[in-house]
Amino acid sequence: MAAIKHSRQREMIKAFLKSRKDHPTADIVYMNVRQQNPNISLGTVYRNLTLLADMGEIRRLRVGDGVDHFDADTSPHYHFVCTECGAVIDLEMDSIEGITELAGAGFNGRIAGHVTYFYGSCGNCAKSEKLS
Amino acid sequence: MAAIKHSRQREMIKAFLKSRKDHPTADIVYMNVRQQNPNISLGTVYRNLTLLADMGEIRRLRVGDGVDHFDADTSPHYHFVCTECGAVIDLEMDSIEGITELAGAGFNGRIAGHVTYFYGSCGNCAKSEKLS
DNA sequence: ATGATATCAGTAACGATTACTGATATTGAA
DNA sequence: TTCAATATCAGTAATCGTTACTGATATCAT
Repeated sequence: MAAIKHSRQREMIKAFLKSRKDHPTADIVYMNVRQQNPNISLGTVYRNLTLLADMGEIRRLRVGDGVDHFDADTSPHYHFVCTECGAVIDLEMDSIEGITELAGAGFNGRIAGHVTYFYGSCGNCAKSEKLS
Repeated sequence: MAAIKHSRQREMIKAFLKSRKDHPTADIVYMNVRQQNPNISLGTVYRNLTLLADMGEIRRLRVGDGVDHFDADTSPHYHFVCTECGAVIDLEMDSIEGITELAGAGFNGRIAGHVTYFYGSCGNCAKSEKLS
């Protein structure tokens, strides 16, 4: 049961996310989608982001800054978080899937996967540091 | 300035954390420390956990469950999070520091470190699954 | 001892997120 | 094309973890 019905709002949210590579938060999605549909509710944005994430159509990123970020790119890849400006940036790097096996070696449970994010200063912020 | 003064409350919190290996949350610290000092305030627990973390005496773990966990073991090690019961468990595994270098290869910022946690079913929960 | 001030207990405020409400939109079937 | 069933909506209230404020208390160098 609980068949999923089509909704304009959900399509707008998904389309917006696909147009962005900077992993927006729910609030940023809300502010942007509202320019097309000024009546949309913040609750609707949250509900649909959760729904899309549960369906596997988008990814929810918890990078430790207290706010959830969302990514329309569900392919396996890693993220960098700038501790100065808060930017969340895609990393192009070889797979490190092997670490899951490493972790499972001496562990008596079942390891399903891992979450990794890298932090430091992004290109822009690192440049500003040098100048000062 | 802002010299740090000794406080019984902070000592109690640190001592409690050191007695535990299960990475308690602020609320659990509060409930336990309150058995020794029923007058202690939740705000005091939060303030001192943050203070201790800032001083590097404990580690703050953000494992993605919406609640901060704290660890008195500041040595480098990794954590497993059970997606069923929420337990946070130490992992004994070889260092994977190398992944920071991997990530920095094609990146134009400065990578300072990484955060990784593994998730799945812990020993107890995995056992229950088989039975059912 | 005592003055300066870091810390406290208690409580109010905060921000992100979730839950509730009656109204609206979508859908499969008549 | 209607229609009934119900998923979704907009709007708003409530929740939850955490932080900030307050006047009182504890610590510590002098």
